[in-house]
Amino acid sequence: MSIDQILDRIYPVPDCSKQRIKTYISETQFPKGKVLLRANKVEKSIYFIKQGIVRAYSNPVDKEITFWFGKEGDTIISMKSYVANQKGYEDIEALEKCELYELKIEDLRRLFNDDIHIANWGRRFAEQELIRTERRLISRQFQTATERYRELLEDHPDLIQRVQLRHIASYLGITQVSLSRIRADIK
Amino acid sequence: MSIDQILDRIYPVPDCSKQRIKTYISETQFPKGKVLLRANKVEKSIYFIKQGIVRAYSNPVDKEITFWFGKEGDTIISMKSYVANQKGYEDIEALEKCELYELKIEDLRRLFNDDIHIANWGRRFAEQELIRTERRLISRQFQTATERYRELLEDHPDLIQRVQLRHIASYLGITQVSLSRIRADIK
DNA sequence: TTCATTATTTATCATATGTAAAATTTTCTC
DNA sequence: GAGAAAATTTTACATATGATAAATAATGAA
Repeated sequence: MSIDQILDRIYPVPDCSKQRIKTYISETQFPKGKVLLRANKVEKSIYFIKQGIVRAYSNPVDKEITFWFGKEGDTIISMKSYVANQKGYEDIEALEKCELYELKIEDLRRLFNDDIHIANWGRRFAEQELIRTERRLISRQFQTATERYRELLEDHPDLIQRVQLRHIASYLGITQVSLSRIRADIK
Repeated sequence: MSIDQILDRIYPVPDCSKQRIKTYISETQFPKGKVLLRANKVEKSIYFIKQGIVRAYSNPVDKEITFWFGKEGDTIISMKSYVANQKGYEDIEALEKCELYELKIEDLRRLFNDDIHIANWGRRFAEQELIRTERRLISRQFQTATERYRELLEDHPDLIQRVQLRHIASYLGITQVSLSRIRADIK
């Protein structure tokens, strides 16, 4: 996925503002297994995924829980770092070899204060992430694990192929044993 | 809580931009029990809470689930309406008599395109809501109901006094019976 | 291909949480 | 303040999910 596509998908910006953003973007690669973002660290960059898949997880008292997957077009970000300059909750790990676009938060912040189109792009970015996070929260509160597994199958059929089931189980908030039972029932 | 306090708490805006926002804000009141926002409706306004407490709930197949409480200083908003002009998930009901500041989404959108300070205020607003929503999601994924009840007691001790336990139980994702058991254990 | 490692499923059992209904307490109204 | 209504707690029982361990399947390296 090209950087133009990714930026425009969030919110179309006039060409000249887009060029200004792109000035600060560089490409980078990470091998499978590499941890891109660290919990308890103030991260300096955000990344847009050109190619690959990642997962965010947190490690409270040795029970690692996956709570987000990102793939092509998604943004890898420590919200706490980005929004509040504070340490984040999550490690983010590459589950495949990843090609990413990197943008330094510091540079982006300068652009926000300078260019109203970019400020509104940043507003839309936060708003869209908000809607997505809200949907995840609501799905978690209202649906059973079985329903959420079914939905995941529908919305992201590739995920089941690309990601280990133990991560899916963790993401759904159940044990791997339960996920196996669900999968056995569905067949 | 004054409207100046509320706006500044989200993000301090220069006085002249703040005055522009305030031009579009009006005060309004709702009695206890009144439903302020409706699910499956595109809402036209957002509200800042001057005084009172509200809850957001959704009603999937006759099981009403509460998933948010708002009190003084919080913003009552249908995110789907605000962000995407789409029908929202939630009813929002006044649990006490409420005094609110009303702002039409349409007016706010115009200000976003006009004034970079207001655009950045809107960005900060979405970012802060995002951080809060993320925290709720993570608390739901990582903590037991007992832990979350304890946290609620610490963070919002007044809530337990002001809100019925059946709503608290629903919010925690457990039955009222379970919440009773938790409360019995804690004492 | 073969062996070793890792991932997934199955089986068994213990436990926490839900449902339903009754008992108790609190709140509201006259 | 008494009585009615609503809210909360308690009890008894059923069930779904988790933990643990063993069995099977899939993946990867030599």
